[in-house]
Amino acid sequence: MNAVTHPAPARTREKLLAAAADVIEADGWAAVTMGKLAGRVGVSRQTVYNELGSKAELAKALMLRETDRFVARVTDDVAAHPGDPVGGVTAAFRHTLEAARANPLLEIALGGQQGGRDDFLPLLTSQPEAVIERAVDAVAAVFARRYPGVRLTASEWAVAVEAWMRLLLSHLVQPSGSAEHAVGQMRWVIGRMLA
Amino acid sequence: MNAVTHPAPARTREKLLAAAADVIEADGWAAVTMGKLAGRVGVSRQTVYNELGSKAELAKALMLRETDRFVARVTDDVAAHPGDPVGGVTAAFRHTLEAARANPLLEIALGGQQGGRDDFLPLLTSQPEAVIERAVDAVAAVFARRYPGVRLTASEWAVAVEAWMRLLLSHLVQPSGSAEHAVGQMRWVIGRMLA
DNA sequence: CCGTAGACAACTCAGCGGGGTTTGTAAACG
DNA sequence: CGTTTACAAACCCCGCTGAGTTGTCTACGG
Repeated sequence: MNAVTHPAPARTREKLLAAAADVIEADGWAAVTMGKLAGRVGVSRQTVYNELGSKAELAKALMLRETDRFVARVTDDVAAHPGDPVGGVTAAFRHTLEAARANPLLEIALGGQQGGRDDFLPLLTSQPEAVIERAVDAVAAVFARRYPGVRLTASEWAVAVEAWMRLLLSHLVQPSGSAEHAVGQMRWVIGRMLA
Repeated sequence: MNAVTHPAPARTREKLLAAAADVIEADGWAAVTMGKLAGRVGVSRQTVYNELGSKAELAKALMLRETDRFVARVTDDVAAHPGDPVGGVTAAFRHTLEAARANPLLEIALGGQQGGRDDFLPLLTSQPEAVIERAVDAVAAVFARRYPGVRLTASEWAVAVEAWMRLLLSHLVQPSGSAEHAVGQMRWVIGRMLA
């Protein structure tokens, strides 16, 4: 059935990342230990270190994984609203807001609060904004490519997306009203800015 | 010169608040004790309790004091830019951003990070957004009154101001680039939204 | 070879008193 | 009225301990 090659060449790494995401979703980052990941995936603890290097590198890998998914989701949302910049951008951010509320990892990945209950960020304090900056640039590029009708330069798109992202993060950190209210505000702001 | 009434009827309260602000600016909220305030103002500790009630109420009073000053500053900035909504609003927020950077109390009052070095917020966690909401409404009213040329309804002004406020807080909590960058972004966003 | 198992020092972190300070209240004193 | 003094309860910092983890190394085995 399978190729004759070793059963888990580099696929083990993905299983480990998935296991880590599971543990985080269930019990938070504090509950993630290299030994637990090894047990869940069925490898030795040493193998985990061989694959991931260290716990800090695991955190970084999870960041990249999550931001990639975030950008992919935005790309899908935009593709679902061709020729409708306000609708597409709004859908993307609403979708992200809802996803982030359900997924603590994404909330953290996007730069949520620093002193949360987990000491996740302390590991990433090295370059907390680099992740966001990458995501902002990627999303801005998606918007610019899909909505050429909106007459914004590349740097203007970047400024706008960063502002929207900050607004979104603000709603994650401080959910003043209902999610309804947050989405409504974002829709209005996006509408005004793209008018 | 003065009325013959008692030398410090309710003026003691203001001196106490000022003393508290001084201590906070110098050594942070943790260094604020009722006894220290009493010593600085020259009254007994019991009088401090009579005037302020409790330390939590002191915190609340400081919040109100600071947000009032914030609104007053915005009002001044707006008055300095008659007939120029974008200029006035931008100046107000730039001014606030700079003031907040220099004044830790304002930074906290506007809803800065939770797990700062001080346990100031833990006391206010009761209603963290009520303060902001009041400030947003007040500022929105100022804008609406001074810039009737901008065709926004009262609730639209409120939405816009809340968004700008969240953007400003975001820059306080996570000063990605330089203050220049933050101000530039805010100017651009405000310009687009008021166009 | 590649992964496993076991051992290891260094580190982190919750739990635990103890001591000092502070809060908040209540009395008695000008 | 405001000031003292007193006092219980709460809080916070400190040093300590013990369990759990990290990261590395070495020996073992298919």
